[in-house]
Amino acid sequence: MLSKPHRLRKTKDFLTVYQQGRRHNSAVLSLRVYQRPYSEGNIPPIRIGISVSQKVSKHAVVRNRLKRQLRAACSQLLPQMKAGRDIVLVVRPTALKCSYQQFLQQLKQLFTQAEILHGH
RNA sequence: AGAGUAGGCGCAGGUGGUUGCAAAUUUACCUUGAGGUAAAUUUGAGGAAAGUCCGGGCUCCCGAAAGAUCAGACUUGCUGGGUAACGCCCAGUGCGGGUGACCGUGAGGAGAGUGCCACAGAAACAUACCGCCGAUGGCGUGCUGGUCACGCACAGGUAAGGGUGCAAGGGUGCGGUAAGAGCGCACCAGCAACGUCGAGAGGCGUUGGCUCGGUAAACCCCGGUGGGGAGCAAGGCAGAUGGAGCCAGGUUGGUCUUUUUCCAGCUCCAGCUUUUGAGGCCGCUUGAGGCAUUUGGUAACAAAUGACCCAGAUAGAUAACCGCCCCCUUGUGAUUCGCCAGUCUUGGCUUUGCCAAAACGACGCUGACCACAAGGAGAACAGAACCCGGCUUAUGUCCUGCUCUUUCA
RNA sequence: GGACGCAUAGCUCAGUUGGUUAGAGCACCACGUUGACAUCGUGGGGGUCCCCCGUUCGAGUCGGGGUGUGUCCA
Repeated sequence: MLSKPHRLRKTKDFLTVYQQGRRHNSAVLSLRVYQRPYSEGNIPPIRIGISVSQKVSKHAVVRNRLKRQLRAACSQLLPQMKAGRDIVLVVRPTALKCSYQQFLQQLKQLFTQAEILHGH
């Protein structure tokens, strides 16, 4: 579970990311990144939101499990990530068959594409 | 062994490691304060949390004074009990199903009224199509001239038989009759009255007149309940925003030389996305609470006593990943038990043999058990969202009682 | 979270108090018309009335349960 400052919580924030963020897609996930404006020397922390619609699965148990696995994968990658971004992960129905290792791999690939990780 | 049936105040993986989340409490530090940070401890989904099908608590609105009766509306429907209440639960009755354990039951009234019962059929609350009869009356013929015989099927009688249909108006049998008919009788079904048993639904018995179609998950009648509606996205508080009103008092502060004006002020209303925000705080978890013991009750359940506090999230916590145990399948090995050709001892008898008991037991079988290896599944259904009591639906596994069938003793 | 509605032919919809073979338009097929196509005319095929259980002689319709799908509430 991510700690509170790293969670994206408000509907307004989600809308901002959807409307103004850049998109990166893969087979199982859709990533949107929004660079928040900030003053020099006061960089806000990165915030991550995960969206799983009812189209993915009708059962809340399955949706919650997907969100928990993705959160765990994100928290593992969190120390390598640049601050000041808002990220929304949209889960696609193909994600139902993925394991934790596959999620981790997909996230690394997407974050590299979006140039969020340090050292790239 | 197989098949089935009922119940459970049965369980809902365990354990170790790494990385993490939420709440409460305590301690420390920071902060004017609200609060924040860190550490430790404790706690952290369900039997259905689900469907939202019922019943409540709680909150607001309308309305009224809610006590009684009537009308309307709503709801319910065998009996008795339980419950805060229920359409729920328990115990029983009737009916239906099953070989049985047992199961199902929307089970008041069609003998208050209205409607409907298509097609078929003559007729679906009132009837004669075919058929049967034609005793009685009518017409004709005959001669024995009658209380006659024969014929006709005109009046008429008839629900036995045929045919139609889900259904034709109690059923079967005997008598009876012109033919028939509860017309008479016996048994059965059903109805009513009486007696008796039962708290009651009803059970049993006797007698009676002989009999009445189905449908109320059609309208309805009878009985029963009791203001209506919305729902925690109810509703309340604070805050910033907009609009309207008040300048009574005061002239405090800012703008200004002064006055006027405007903004802060107070009241009301609206509504809350673009720098706290499609929501901050409360409601929000102590409750018809669960647990243990005893007592009452066939049971549902109730009472008393004791100790207990047991989720409160809000893009939504209670977890993610990796091992081991446990479970299943396959293979290998091992020897302990089991089965088996047979050997031997004892005993009995119908004595070249048979039977019974005990011991040993090759080659094997793999049945149980053990070890190792490989593979599979990580449990099934499923995630609290104001809270309780039920119902319904989904679902893995364990235990117990009972029934039927087959085989062996 | 809560409150409601809908499901009938490939598509859009009717279906009366339960009644006999469930209809309409578009689409599809065949034939006619045309040199050919379109239009037009005639005829035809196509239905798990979303699923299960019940009431009834008889259910698209009535009662109960389930599934799918959509709308509204700050």
